[in-house]
Amino acid sequence: MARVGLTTDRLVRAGAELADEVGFEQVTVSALARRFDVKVASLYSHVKNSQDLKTRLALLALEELAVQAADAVAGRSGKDALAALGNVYRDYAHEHPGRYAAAQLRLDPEAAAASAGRRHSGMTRAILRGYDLPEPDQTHAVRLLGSVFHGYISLEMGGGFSHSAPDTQETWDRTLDALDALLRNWPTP
Amino acid sequence: MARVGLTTDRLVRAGAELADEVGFEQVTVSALARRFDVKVASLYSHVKNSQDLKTRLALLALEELAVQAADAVAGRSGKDALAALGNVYRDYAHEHPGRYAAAQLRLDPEAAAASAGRRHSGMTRAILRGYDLPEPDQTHAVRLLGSVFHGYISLEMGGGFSHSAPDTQETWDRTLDALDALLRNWPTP
DNA sequence: TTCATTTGCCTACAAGCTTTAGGCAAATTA
DNA sequence: TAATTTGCCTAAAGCTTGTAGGCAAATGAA
Repeated sequence: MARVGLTTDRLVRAGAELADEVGFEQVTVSALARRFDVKVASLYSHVKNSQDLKTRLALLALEELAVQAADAVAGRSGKDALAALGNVYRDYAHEHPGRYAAAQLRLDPEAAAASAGRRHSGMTRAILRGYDLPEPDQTHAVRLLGSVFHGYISLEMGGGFSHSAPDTQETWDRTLDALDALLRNWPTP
Repeated sequence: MARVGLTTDRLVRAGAELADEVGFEQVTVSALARRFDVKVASLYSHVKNSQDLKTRLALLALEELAVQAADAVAGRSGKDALAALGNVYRDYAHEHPGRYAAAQLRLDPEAAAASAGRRHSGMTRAILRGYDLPEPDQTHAVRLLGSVFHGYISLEMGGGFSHSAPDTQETWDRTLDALDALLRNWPTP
């Protein structure tokens, strides 16, 4: 019996490619086995179950995103940094739709703690240093930025904008302008 | 053989309840059949297939949301209207998480055209009348509001905010303040 | 080299979900 | 009351998840 050389890591990476090709929802243990031309049961030595596989995909995507985000933000500040961070998320979603979808998977507390999630909010918070918000507002602003980035990308990818002019790049640029203006002019009650 | 009185409509309404109880992802033709104490195949006379069932759930949720949104926005303007609309979406998501998730389902063009989707963007646009934006910007603002509402609710429900103070109601209120301020002070390049 | 152990992939099987085909009986209509 | 329609059924095939147990290839020791 020829051995293919399966490892958890190879499975996860192949799963990520599969997700980008056919969608995160379509990533199944079966489909992954087919891709390696191997029987399904063989995968269960490397991955606990289907949920485990999906969680690993989510962690991979969050990690890749965090690396790219850190790189993009480094050496920038203010609107420059804001746009760079937003573009990382948006570009990643366009280039790796399946992985991006994986990153939205709801993680159990343990996985969430081990994820790059904290680094993501940390980077958003770092950007806000350039806007000088008082502390309680900083958290609100972090959440708002997260909401806009995630919401925009989610609607854009889901086709929510696709049936009306003008094109989405224009709106994206204006969204970044608007966020910058909002942060420079942050309302305090 | 006793007849239970299945109809497409009853199935969809029961499916909506099921979605709210166990999650939209867990709504299956099988689970629905169990709920009516009926064999699975019996449902296929009323619903084309699993995808058809989910699409109908999405349309139901979009319709319910549109009705509530129209009611909330009627007679209000400015920040009042903005907050009312946002609260409709957020409250609906909290009260009917499964239906809200259904409303996010990606619809094929035909279903999308038959959905209440257009009414939703129409209501957002109506609110913007109170802020007096020039036309190209209005569309950008509609998309931005959609992004914030959807993104915020999605992150809040997904637990994205749950591991940090302060509580989410506070952030939500400040988010509405921020959007109002942004629209009153809309940046034009 | 040879033998023992570990490891990787296999077969077999159970159970759940989806979907189609065809049938009988209840409800509806004439 | 008879004819027709409609509603729910049984049967069956195909796909996915997951578990248990087995054989052979790789690894490492004598």
